[in-house]
Amino acid sequence: MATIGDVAREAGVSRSTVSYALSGKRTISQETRERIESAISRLGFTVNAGARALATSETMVLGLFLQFHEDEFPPAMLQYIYSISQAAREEGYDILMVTDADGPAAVRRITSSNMVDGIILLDIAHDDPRLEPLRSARQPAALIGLPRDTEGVDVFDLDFGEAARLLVDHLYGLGHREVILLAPPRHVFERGGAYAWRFRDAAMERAARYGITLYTYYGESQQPAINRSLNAILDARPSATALIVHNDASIAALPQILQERGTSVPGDLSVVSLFPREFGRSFQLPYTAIETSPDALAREAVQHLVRRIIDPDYAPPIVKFIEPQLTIRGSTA
Amino acid sequence: MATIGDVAREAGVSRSTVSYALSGKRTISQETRERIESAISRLGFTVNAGARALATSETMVLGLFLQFHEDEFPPAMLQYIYSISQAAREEGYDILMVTDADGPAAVRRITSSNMVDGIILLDIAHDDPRLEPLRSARQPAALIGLPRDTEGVDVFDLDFGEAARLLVDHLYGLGHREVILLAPPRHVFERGGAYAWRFRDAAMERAARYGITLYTYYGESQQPAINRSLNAILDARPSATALIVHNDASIAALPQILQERGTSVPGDLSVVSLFPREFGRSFQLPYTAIETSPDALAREAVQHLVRRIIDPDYAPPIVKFIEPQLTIRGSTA
DNA sequence: TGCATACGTCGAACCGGTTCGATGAGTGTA
DNA sequence: TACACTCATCGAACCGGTTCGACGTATGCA
Repeated sequence: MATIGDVAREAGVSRSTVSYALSGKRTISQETRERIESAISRLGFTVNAGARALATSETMVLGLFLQFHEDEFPPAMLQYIYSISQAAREEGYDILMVTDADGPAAVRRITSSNMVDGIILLDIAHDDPRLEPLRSARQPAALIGLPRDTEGVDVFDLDFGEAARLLVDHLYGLGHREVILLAPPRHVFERGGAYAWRFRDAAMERAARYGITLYTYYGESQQPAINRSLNAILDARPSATALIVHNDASIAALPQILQERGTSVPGDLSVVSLFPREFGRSFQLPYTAIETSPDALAREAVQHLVRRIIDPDYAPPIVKFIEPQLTIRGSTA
Repeated sequence: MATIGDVAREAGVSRSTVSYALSGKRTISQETRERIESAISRLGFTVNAGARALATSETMVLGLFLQFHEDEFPPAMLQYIYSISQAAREEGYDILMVTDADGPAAVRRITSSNMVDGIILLDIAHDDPRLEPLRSARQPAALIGLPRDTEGVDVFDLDFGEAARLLVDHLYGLGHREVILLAPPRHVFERGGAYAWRFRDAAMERAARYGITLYTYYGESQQPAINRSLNAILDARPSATALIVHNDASIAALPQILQERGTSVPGDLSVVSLFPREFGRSFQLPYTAIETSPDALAREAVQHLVRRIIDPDYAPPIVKFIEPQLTIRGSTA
C-alpha cells in the first residue's frame, strides 16, 4: 500500500508538503499541488486511518451503543440505527456499532482505547449504568432518551409527557370519559425506561384533571402473549370508549385483534397511539398518532455531538425535547 | 491519558518490557510482571487502538456493509446486524457499520484507509457493484448472499433452491395441485437479489415436474399496497388450495388479510412460508415454514472471516449453503 | 535600495504502540 | 573452568501520518 512517503518520492517533494497539500493547511504552489495529485492517483494512495488517528487524536468515528432487549420491537430500533448512521456520514463520521451485553464495560473499553471521537447511547435507562464510565471518558456523548442525571451529556428525546397530554386532550375533546392506556411492557418500567412512565404519569395526571377514568395496563412484548393480553384487556373493559396504545409491538398486532373481535374503529372504539411514521410502511396502521420521529432525533443528536467534538465548550449540556406532532388518521370519534 | 511510556516509567522498566508483559510474547519475570500490572491499574492504562493498529496493521474491527432498500422488511435486517455484531465480539472484533448509499465507494474508502481487517457484505445483488472494489482490497470478505461471481470471497447463504423444493414437496405430498407463489417484490428481482429467483425457479421447476399448477406473483413491500395486492391475488385464484409466501412484509400482513376474508388455515387454504424464527416473537405467524436462520448464517460468516484474516490461505474460497429446516406449524392439510 | 512580509517547502519531532537484535546474568554440561 | 544456553530486559527502529519552526526566495512599500 502506498504511503505518504511513496507519494512524496514520486512527486519529488517532502512528506510534509504532501500532507499540507492534502489538508490545505498551508499554501502550496499550483504546480506542486498538481504533481502531488497526479502522484496520488497514480499510486492509488489513501491516508491510513490508524496513522492519522494517532497523529491527530481524531478517529472520525462515532461509537453507537445499543442493547437488544428481548422486549424491544425490532423495527423501531433499526430506524434509529439507520438514521444515526446516515446523519453521521453526512458529518464525515463513520459508526462503530457496539452491542455488548455488558454496556458499561463496553463503554470503558471503547472510550479508553480511543477508538471513537464521540458516543451515542440508545435505550437509556433511568439509572443507566453506562453513564458513569461515560462521564469519566474523554469523548463527549449524546443520549437518545432521558436518564435521571443528565450531567455532562447531551440529551435528546421526544417530549413523552406532552405527547400523552396531547392524546388525552384529543380524546377528551371528543367526549371520551373512559379510556384504556396500554403502556410498554412491565420489563421496560423495571429496567428504568423513563419514557414509559413519563408518558403514563402525564396521561394519568391529565386524565385525573379531566375526570377521565383511565385503565392502565402493561403490554406484552412477544407473541403470542401480545394477542392474548390485548384480548384480555379489551374483554375486561367493555365500557371503555377509547384506547391509547403506547407499545410498538402491540400496535402492530392491534388491527388484526380488532378485526377478529369485530370491533370497528372509530365506531366501537377510538384508538390513538405513538409510533414512528415509518411503521406505516411495513404495517397497516390507520391510527391517529403522535410521531416519535426517530429520524429527527437521530439527526439532532449526531449534529450536536459533532459540534461538541469540535468544540467541547460550544454550549452548556443540552436537554432537548422535541415537540410531539399529532397526525390525524381518523381513528377517533 | 496514560501511555505505555507512563506505565514503563511507573514500573521502572522499558516500554518494550511493558509491551511484552501485555502480549506475553516473551517471558517476563513474575516480579516485573506484577510491578507492571499494578502500574497499569494505578494509571488506568489502556492501549491506544490507533497506535496498535499502526504498529501491527491489525485493527480488530470488521466492516459491515449494508444498504437500506425501501422495499426491505426492517426486522429481517436487524436480525442479521445483531447476530453479526454478537458473533464478531465473541471473536474479539468490533463492527464498523457502513450504510452509505454509494456502496462501492464506501468499500473503497474503508478498505483502502485500512480501517478494518475484514468485510461482511449483506444484501448481495447478482452483479453486486461492491465486489469489484472488494477484490482489489487487502482485506478478506464474507458475503451473506450469493452473487454471480464468487471469486475471491467467501459466500454464505441459505439454500433457497432446496428450501423451495422442500416446500413444494411438502404441499405435493398433501395433495395440493394448484398453488400460489407469492415472491419478493419486483424490485428485488430487478436489483438482482438472486435469492428471489433461486427460490422461484426451483419452485417452478419442481411444480412442473409434479404437474402442480403454480401461479407466481410479485409481492409488494409497503403498505397499503401489501394488503391490496394480497387480496387481489387471492381473489384472482380462488381455486388454489395452497399459498407459498416468500416475502417478509407480506407474511407479516397475511394473518389479518385471511382473517378479514374469512379464510381458515389450513381448512380453506394451506399456507407455507420462509422466515426467521425470530419473526414469531414480534408477529403471530402460525405457519409451517422454512427457517432462514440469520443467526446461524451470521455466525458462520463471521467465524470464517476471522479465520481468513488470521490466515488468508487457510482454505480455498468457500461457498456454503446452509441446509433449510422445515418447521411444521400445522398450517397445511 | 533596503527592509519587512508573505509564500512555498523542508527537516525533525512527535503521536503510542510493537518487534527485532543485543546484552548481561544465571544455569547446566563437558 | 570454559562454553553454550536460556532467561529477562533494554534500546532502537519502525508503523504512517501531522505539525512546528526554520529558511530561502519573491513581493510590496517606503
